[in-house]
Amino acid sequence: MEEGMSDFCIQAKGLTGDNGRKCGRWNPTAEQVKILTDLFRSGLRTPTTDQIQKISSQLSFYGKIESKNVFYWFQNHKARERQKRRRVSKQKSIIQLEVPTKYFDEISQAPMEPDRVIETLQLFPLNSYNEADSAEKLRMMANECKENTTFSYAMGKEIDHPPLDLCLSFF
Amino acid sequence: MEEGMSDFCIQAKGLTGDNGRKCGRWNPTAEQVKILTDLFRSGLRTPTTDQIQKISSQLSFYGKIESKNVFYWFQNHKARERQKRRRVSKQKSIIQLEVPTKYFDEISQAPMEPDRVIETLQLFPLNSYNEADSAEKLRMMANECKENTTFSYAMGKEIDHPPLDLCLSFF
DNA sequence: ATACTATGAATGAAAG
DNA sequence: CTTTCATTCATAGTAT
Repeated sequence: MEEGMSDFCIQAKGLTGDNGRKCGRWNPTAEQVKILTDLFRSGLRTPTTDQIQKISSQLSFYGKIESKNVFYWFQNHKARERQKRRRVSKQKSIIQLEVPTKYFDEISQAPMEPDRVIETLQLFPLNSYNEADSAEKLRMMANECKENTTFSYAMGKEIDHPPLDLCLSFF
Repeated sequence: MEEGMSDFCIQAKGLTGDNGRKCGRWNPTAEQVKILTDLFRSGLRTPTTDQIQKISSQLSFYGKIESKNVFYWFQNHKARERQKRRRVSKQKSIIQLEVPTKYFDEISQAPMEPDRVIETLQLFPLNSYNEADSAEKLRMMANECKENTTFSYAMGKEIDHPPLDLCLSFF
């Protein structure tokens, strides 16, 4: 029964750009979020423990992060996308009969791509990607490489660091 | 280095002229707030998705509103009440050391009804309410009416519109 | 203008 | 997985 009010840790979140980010919980950096989002958009929904480990490891380059953060991130992101969709779906309003084009759901300012939940999507390194220009070929490769699937990710050029490669091994 | 970037309200606004102007966030009308507050005081704390849908739908009569607004409203209202209560109780605990129990109430100046968090409270029309004068009976009725629980609400006379009835159907 | 306040919105963490 | 809690960010409204 401890509601540990936690610490004070005044966060001077000013517009000055000087962010002495909060201490208590994980504060993802823009890069971390971008990568995670990218992986998500690529179809990753429920990463395995190994994947989480790898991702976390890679993202630690951009700032402090733990495995559980990655775990929670995907869990939350997935849940909220569903929740959002669910909430938007049944818009059987009774009263809005007279307002034909009034409701564009602001809830989703994002295109909200279809439900292509590819649990185990694979992105191969570019060099080997050339060989696979068809989905079928890709699938074949995926089969071959079952024990070492790679999520390849290239960061924007603005940041001065080597491109990121997430090598996620499945067993 | 755009840290404070708020990734919402990126609504398409400029293109169609600036008549949009209101793109930001939902600002509830007085009627909407009153109804929501009433539902809250009635014991509603965490409406289900269906309830949210219905409430939102009904409230849209008084102005633009979405499901998520209702969701957030209850979320925030509950959280802030709890937060307030927590602060008060903490004060109490400090003073408790030397002040007899009978004086506690003076310390909490807020009305703040007890923790009767009736997750699924039902308000029946007065006529049928007479029959149910016990909590048990009420519960039985609730069971019977499982597919059509009614939150009955009558607006103040100031506004020129019919009384509002929130019919929340459970399935 | 500037500071403050109330509150809508978002999300990390965790409970169920 | 779904739902809830807590804490924080952002901003409209308002007071100073």
